[in-house]
Amino acid sequence: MEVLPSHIQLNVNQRIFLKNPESSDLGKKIISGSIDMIDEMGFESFTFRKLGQHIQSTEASIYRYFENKHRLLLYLINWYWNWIDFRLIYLIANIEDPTEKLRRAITLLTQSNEVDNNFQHVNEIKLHRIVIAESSKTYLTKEVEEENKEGLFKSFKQLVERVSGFISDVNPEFKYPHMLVSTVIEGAHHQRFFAAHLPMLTDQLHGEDSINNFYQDLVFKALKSKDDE
Amino acid sequence: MEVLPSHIQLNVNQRIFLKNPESSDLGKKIISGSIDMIDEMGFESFTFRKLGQHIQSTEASIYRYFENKHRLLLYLINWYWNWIDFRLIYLIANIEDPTEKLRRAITLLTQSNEVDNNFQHVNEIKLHRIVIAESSKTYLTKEVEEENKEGLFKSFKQLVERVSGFISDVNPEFKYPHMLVSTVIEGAHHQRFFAAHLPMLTDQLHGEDSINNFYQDLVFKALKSKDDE
DNA sequence: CATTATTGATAGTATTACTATTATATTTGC
DNA sequence: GCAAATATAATAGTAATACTATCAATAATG
Repeated sequence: MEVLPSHIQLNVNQRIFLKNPESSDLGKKIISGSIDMIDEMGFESFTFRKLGQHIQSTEASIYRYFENKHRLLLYLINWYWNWIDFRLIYLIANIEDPTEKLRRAITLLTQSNEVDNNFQHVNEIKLHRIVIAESSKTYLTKEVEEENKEGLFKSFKQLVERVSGFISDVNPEFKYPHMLVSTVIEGAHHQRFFAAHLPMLTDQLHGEDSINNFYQDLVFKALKSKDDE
Repeated sequence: MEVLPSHIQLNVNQRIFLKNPESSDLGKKIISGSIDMIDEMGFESFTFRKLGQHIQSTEASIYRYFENKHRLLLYLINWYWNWIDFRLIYLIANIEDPTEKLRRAITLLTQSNEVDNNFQHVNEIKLHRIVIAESSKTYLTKEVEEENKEGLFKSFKQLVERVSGFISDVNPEFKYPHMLVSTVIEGAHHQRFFAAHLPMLTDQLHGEDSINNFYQDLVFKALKSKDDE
């Protein structure tokens, strides 16, 4: 995919941050530094104190941007989904056939390692690994319902909604479009993680992108109505 | 399902704990107390200090059983998968038809709320909710590979292996049995969580167990070979 | 140039995640 | 029935985490 025009900015829900990290140098360093560190040490070991040292700033300064590290992670994940949604729109522009739209969406959502488009201060390869390993932790909490009311999962929901629409275009009879989409997205992430760290929980065949093949097949078979058989 | 004979004990890999919690009253209180508390407050807020207060013991005493709360969670999750595996064996005993075996397995793995069989000191309903909300956190860590070498994910792997076997019996040509099984198990958990807390990410139809129906359908369509169509 | 906003430096608090020590039960072996 | 071993409780202590508060220095803006 081509580089995003530099005048476009991906806007994340204002309520995630205290002060927009896009609005200052320090803010951008917080984003790029946290991506480096979370990817390297994992979200549990990551702290604002360590981030402060890494970007030559202080804990207190970072707290002026984000209430806590959970909100920072939410910011990164929302940014990622906005970015994917943007790319999806681009990918299906001018395509009429709903099946082809859906096929492309699945490829985007299950892809292995995206190239780093060097989009500003965000390293996409690292961010993608973070999404795989850490994104479930944003919602698997006791605060999920309140945070949902605050709109902190909006980007993901919007993407799921869009792809669910393609599914309904392909087969309007299919009863579970959202379930299918969220199964594919989260499933593909887990399978990527398994492939890297717990390979006996998945199947990697030589010379193919098994995860993409598996989910393409799964979705289109699921959408076949009985009459087609 | 009938109550498990009381002489049967589900044994969890020895390396998870420092001292077997099944071996003493305190140990059993640690298990039942932690299930209550993790279900109620979530794993992040749960601490050994709080657990000590809850079961009228001390932090230091609990540390003699488990190195840390992560290991305790691993214990609970492994116990759960051993229990499910045991029930699966029971469910398919004397059944010949591989399709029926698989159908039953999927029902077991995607079921909503199991009845509490009052198995000793373990509240299964609460444990099931814990598995749904917390089990991914056992492996989404930087230590996953070392812990895997220690055998800390053995129970889950064993279950996935068993059900993958049923899949291969139904369709020996199918290339991704492990991927399909782990997608179904983890997917069903996430869908249960979504249904409870983020309903726009799933589809719940009135008067049916949509999650079970969805995954039954998904699996059997995925396993249909082209010749059957 | 004065005001305001932003950052850095420093310090402080409550809680967490442990480890260590000692006294007191409790169990078990003989 | 008693000594020895073991398990638990009570207490204390440490380093790190997750913040909050204060104030001075610097930069941006009107």
